[in-house]
Amino acid sequence: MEVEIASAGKSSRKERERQQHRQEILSAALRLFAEKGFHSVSMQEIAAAAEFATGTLYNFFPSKEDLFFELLLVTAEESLGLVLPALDGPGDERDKLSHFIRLHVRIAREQAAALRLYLLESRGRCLPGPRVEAKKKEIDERIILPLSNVIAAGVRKGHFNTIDPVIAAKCLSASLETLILAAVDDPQATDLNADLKKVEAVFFNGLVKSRRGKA
Amino acid sequence: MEVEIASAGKSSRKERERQQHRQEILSAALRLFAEKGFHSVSMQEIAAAAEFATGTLYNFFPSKEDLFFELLLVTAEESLGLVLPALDGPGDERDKLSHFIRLHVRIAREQAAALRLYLLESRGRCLPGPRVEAKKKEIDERIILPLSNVIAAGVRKGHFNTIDPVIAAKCLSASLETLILAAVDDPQATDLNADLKKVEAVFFNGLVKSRRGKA
DNA sequence: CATCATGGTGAACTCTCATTCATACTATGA
DNA sequence: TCATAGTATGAATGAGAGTTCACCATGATG
Repeated sequence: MEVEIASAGKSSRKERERQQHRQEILSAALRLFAEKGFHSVSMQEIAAAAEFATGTLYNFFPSKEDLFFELLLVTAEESLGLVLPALDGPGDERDKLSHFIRLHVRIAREQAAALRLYLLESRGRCLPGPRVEAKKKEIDERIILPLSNVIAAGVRKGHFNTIDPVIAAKCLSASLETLILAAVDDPQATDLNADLKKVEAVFFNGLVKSRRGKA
Repeated sequence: MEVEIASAGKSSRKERERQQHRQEILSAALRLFAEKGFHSVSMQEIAAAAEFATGTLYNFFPSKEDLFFELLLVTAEESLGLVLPALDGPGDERDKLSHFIRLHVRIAREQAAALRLYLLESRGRCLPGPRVEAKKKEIDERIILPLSNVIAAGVRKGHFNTIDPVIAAKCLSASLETLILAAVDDPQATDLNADLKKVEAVFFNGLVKSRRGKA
């Protein structure tokens, strides 16, 4: 009964079409959630946007929360995959941070919707279940940890001042998130490229003019 | 018919009691909103917590959104009133910033609920109407503007490096918000006092060890 | 003491959704 | 061509929650 033409993938057209439909639903949902937030989007709305019937969504996702969670998973991997490699890249710690910071321009351009999905309802009980909340924490960690490791390495090697790497990482990350979100919300009014260079200046050199004495 | 005993205040016990009831409602609502977020709290729940009937809330506030908005107004003034004076205080720009940063410990202690109300659903369409959104923007401005003014003054006087004051203000503010929220969410696990000093170090001295040459 | 007004009450109303399910469709295979 | 399995359908369901309103309690007024 099952002929299994291409035994590599478990599927043929049936399966491919199904995945295609799944993608269309995810894509419509992403657009809407990013635009209006979890609570302000109904399953009916998503179904209409994806050009399916309401019930069809439940052939792919057990619940609205599961749909949202799936989006979170997918987009998080995509975004993390884009910025994290910078921290493993070549160059010294300063270069890595610089590269990391500037990569955010690309994220803002290529993954605007995903960013809004993640940042909009970032911190909050305004979200679905504890599962989503836990995932957010995990994603946060996946940024803060390598970031603070790079900073710690810089401190160890004497390139950086002896500051707390974790705090510095959190500050940098929070700053980037805020500026990125503003840029994504209003791309016309912002020159993110320029802004990120300024962020670099703030974090690298600090505010206070170093009295260039000895020590 | 109206005797107006104390013509100074327009009221006597009647009015005072009414204000008292209003306060009790606001107080219960603040606690719940801060705990669970706007969408996850029902008017019934607020009423029960305040020990009133559901309908009574509507004798004080036209709608759930109005109730929330009122809370936002009140708590924002309170919080801003606590930190903003630091930026007008005595001392040079460095002192002002330092004072400003450290004041956040008090905010976290004294206005934990208000902070969660403001920060939890901070950025997002997870919120009620556009009115609330606009108010948030305004509150943000009320922090960023004076903060960037102080930084600009520091730059002008040559105490600070020549960085973009607005960007620096946004970075500092975002960093403080993030750390504060974490501290409010889990007071036991955090020594906010210590953390804020580290933030100060990061922002004042920067990451990169200044090659202490001439120039 | 009777009347009245003010504020409180909470059941009921309505509307919005997430979710379900009986039905219709369609490609597949015999 | 016919039977079937896997999807898609979308009206119906039921729970939840914001809001209303007819009614009650209490204290002030004359």
